Amino acid sequence: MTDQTAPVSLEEFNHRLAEISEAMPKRLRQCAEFVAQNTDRIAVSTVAELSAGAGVQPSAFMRFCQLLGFSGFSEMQKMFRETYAQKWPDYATRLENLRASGADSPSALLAEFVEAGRLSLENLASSIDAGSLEEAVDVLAAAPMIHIVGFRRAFPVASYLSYAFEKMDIPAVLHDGVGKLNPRHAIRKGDVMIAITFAPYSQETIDLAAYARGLGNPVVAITDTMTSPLRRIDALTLAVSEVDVGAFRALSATLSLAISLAVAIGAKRDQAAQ
Amino acid sequence: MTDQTAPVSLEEFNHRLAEISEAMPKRLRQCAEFVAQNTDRIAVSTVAELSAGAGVQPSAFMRFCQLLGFSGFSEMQKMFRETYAQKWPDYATRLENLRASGADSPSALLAEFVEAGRLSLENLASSIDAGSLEEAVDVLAAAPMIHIVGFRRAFPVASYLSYAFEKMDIPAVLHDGVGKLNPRHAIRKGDVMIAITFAPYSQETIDLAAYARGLGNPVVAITDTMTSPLRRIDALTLAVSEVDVGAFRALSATLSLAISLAVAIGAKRDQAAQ
DNA sequence: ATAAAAATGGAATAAAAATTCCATTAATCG
DNA sequence: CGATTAATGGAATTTTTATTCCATTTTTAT
Repeated sequence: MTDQTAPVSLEEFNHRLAEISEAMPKRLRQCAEFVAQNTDRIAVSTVAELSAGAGVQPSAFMRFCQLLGFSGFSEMQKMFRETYAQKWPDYATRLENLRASGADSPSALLAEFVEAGRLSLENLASSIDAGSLEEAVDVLAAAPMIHIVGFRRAFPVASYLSYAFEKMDIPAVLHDGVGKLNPRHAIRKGDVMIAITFAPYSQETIDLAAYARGLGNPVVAITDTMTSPLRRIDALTLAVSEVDVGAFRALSATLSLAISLAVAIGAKRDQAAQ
Repeated sequence: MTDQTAPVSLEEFNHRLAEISEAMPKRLRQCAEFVAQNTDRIAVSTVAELSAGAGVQPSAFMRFCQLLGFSGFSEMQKMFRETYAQKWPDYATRLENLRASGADSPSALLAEFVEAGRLSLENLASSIDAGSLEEAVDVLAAAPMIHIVGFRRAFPVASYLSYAFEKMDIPAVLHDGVGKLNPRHAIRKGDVMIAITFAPYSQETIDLAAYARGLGNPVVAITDTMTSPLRRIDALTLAVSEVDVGAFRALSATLSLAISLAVAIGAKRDQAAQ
């Protein structure tokens, strides 16, 4: 009973809904109305719940789904789950597909990274906890000195923060590991540290953060998940999850978070200085 | 088997996860990691899908749910489905919410940067010339040695490229200006340079690029407009325009271009090696 | 090195959900 | 108004999904 015109996107779905709900029997119209007003619940509800919400029998709801062109409720829900949650076939396999079809041209790759970046940014917007962010800004704005630590993949982020702080005349040190000097001597009581690390977490960063924490200094952590080892030392954690492309991960979301943090700190300090 | 400490909100959940994932056996840790990075999929996936994603058996995933304090997966999923509604109003409204929390609050700022980043990425995808990109990849893939130059705001990009090349075993030097040594001596005939600079263009970068060009070496330029001074020395120019927030500019698009370039070079070299 | 405990994988079972079917009711048309 | 068609409700069935159980492996402690 699968209709070949089954909608494959939210736009198509809405269009289809508007199109056919003109001439619909009572119960099916109830379904249409309810669905139009609760589109976001389709992905996470059962037929029983939705039909109850619309005030109809499950079987009526089934007929409604079929009228829209789906084979049944499951197929319809699948569409919603796919468009709400981000694309399931993960990037690793997509990349393989691209590669297999000979389309691993640089521009195809760029498109992948652009898409991953966009998804990461969306994610960031919805996952960052406004409270933690504000807390981090407060702590850092009050710091006599900010220590920035981040190696390997986190180093670009660290250096960017360092650049931003310099531009805003905010006292900050970038611990870049040059000369293998012991960076602990530079850290004074009361200073604040920004520690940046991603899996596989770099031991130097963790050690240095733990040392600072041991002095009683606050540590703001920019890291990838809530299970990061920086969590253990009671750092103020800002978690960013980047969508990856194959084995590679860009830094769009992380850098956006970093620059926001820096600018917010700058603004706060200016405010306090007046 | 319901534990009375079952988390009832995302915050509690994350907290709990961080708390107990310290001491967890291998498989359960895999679950924790996967869940931490894919929180948004829980509401719309089955145990089978999630456990497959984490690379464990469904039964292991069940035990994981119970360890977190839920009676089973269903209960855990229920929590996520309930908080789903608030978490997934569309992107536009999420941004609204961030902005709403005060004009110059950190989260409002973050929203600005996220939006700017997305626009920049869109821009990049449509403005980059596939031909130039491919040409740059070809030249760089054939290089015996890649010199990476970028200071100030371009330095994070340079260091990221350096990191990516190292990961892929591609010979590259990052000219970071440490010790103010004269970097010219490291540049040999036939080497290729990636020069990164944005207005106000840094003289050191331009000089070094000009020097390399003088030796007859190819130079790939990542810069902000087509009128950049690197154009004058006949560099292969990849132009990126970032949307800025006030006086600040993030690097989302530039870094995405950089990582794409690096991965494409890596792929090309692998291909050539076979 | 050995015993005990913990963790794991996979199949078996239970529960829940989707889907179909059909008797009944309402609407339409001659 | 009666006959025909469409719509509906609810129970029965099928399919999918969650959960448990236990034999096997791995880890830990002695």
